[in-house]
Amino acid sequence: MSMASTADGARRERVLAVALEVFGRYGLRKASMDEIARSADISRQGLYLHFANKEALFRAAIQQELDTALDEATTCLNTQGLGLEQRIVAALDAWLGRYVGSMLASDIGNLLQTPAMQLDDIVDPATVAFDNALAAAIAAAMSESDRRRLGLTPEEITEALHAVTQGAKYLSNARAESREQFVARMAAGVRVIFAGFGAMARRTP
Amino acid sequence: MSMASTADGARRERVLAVALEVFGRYGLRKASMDEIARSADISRQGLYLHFANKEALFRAAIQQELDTALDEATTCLNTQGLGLEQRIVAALDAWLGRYVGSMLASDIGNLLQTPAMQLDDIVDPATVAFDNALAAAIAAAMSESDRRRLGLTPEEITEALHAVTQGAKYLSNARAESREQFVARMAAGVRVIFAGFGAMARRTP
DNA sequence: GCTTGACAATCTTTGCCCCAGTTGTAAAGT
DNA sequence: ACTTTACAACTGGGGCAAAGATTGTCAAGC
Repeated sequence: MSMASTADGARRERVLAVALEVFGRYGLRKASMDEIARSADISRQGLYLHFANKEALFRAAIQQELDTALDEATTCLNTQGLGLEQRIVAALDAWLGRYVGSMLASDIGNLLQTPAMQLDDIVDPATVAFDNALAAAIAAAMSESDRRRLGLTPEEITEALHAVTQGAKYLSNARAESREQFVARMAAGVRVIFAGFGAMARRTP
Repeated sequence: MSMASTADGARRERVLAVALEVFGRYGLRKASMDEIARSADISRQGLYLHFANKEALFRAAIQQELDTALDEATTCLNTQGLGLEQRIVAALDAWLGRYVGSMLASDIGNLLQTPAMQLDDIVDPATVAFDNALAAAIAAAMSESDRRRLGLTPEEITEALHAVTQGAKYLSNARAESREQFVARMAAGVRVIFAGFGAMARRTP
């Protein structure tokens, strides 16, 4: 569905990946176009040939990152033969765990050490898409009797999962833990949530 | 149990409360002893009569805050006639919700806009004490059959509650929500956790 | 289609000095 | 037990100029 598979698309992807890496290390303000170009083994003018300016490059890099993260996460959610809980843990890790413990501090938001530029138009749709995919996966595994017995909607469960994951990420970041520790913490929280859900937690797609 | 009820103890308490308020508004670095003294209606030298220096004053203020927060939270946990879930929501609010949406950014940690001073010796014991109280309240409401059915220890549930609360706080802070919205978000998460726990959620002390 | 070299305009960084504000201490007063 | 007044030492911010880096654009070349 994406043009990522074409030859020049692949080149663009590589450049954007490198750019994101550099932005992640130095922040938007202190990352220079020169550094990015050298890291991507192209000339600085080569960059300007593909991206109008620094801001456009930055936005494109974020965009690509969100796209691939969303791809990975939804793939996790739809993996055949895996129980709901396992799929959700994997998806939450793919979606929010990618940068825990890495040099990229935490949020994309933290990438902007600057006053803040408008990124909502890129971030919000991706966030909504993920939330929907998560809620859909839960809804698919939830029988009518589950719904009545628990008195919960898929959306409420989604929100709770979000909170647990965000909390695990926050705690892991605060204590400078590794991504593994984050996943363990997050998975433990998810397990508690699903503990009372019975067979629903193990339902496969 | 505390010397808070003596006359001079009350005076000290008032000063520390004011000091915390000022520290909260300006941060440790930019809050001046003069401002604190004036806000507390005493002379600057009066302050030095009770506290060796700024750092000592700051630590004492934090200490008092943690003490009263812990007091309130444990009181919530032991309220007679209230179900476990309600008691926990109240306790988590008392313990972590106090500053959400107020001028005090979020954590005590954020109070230090400075390189960071060692506060672990004050904060850690309070944290441990709260965790223990929370786990004890859960354990008391958990029958042996609950434990077997869910396959969870009180400690695991405690950790999950922690993550949910932390996540709710993080999200509420990020979106500049009010304390009410934080409590609602947190309570929703707690409700999801307890949804599958059955009668245990409503057990009273 | 991308590279190198060059350039003006702009934004950052650095160093310096000066001044206002703050800390911690002291003495004398009530 | 606390206040007022006073003071030396230090810190941090504001202003400002010089030096350096960065951005965005252009032209020539392969």
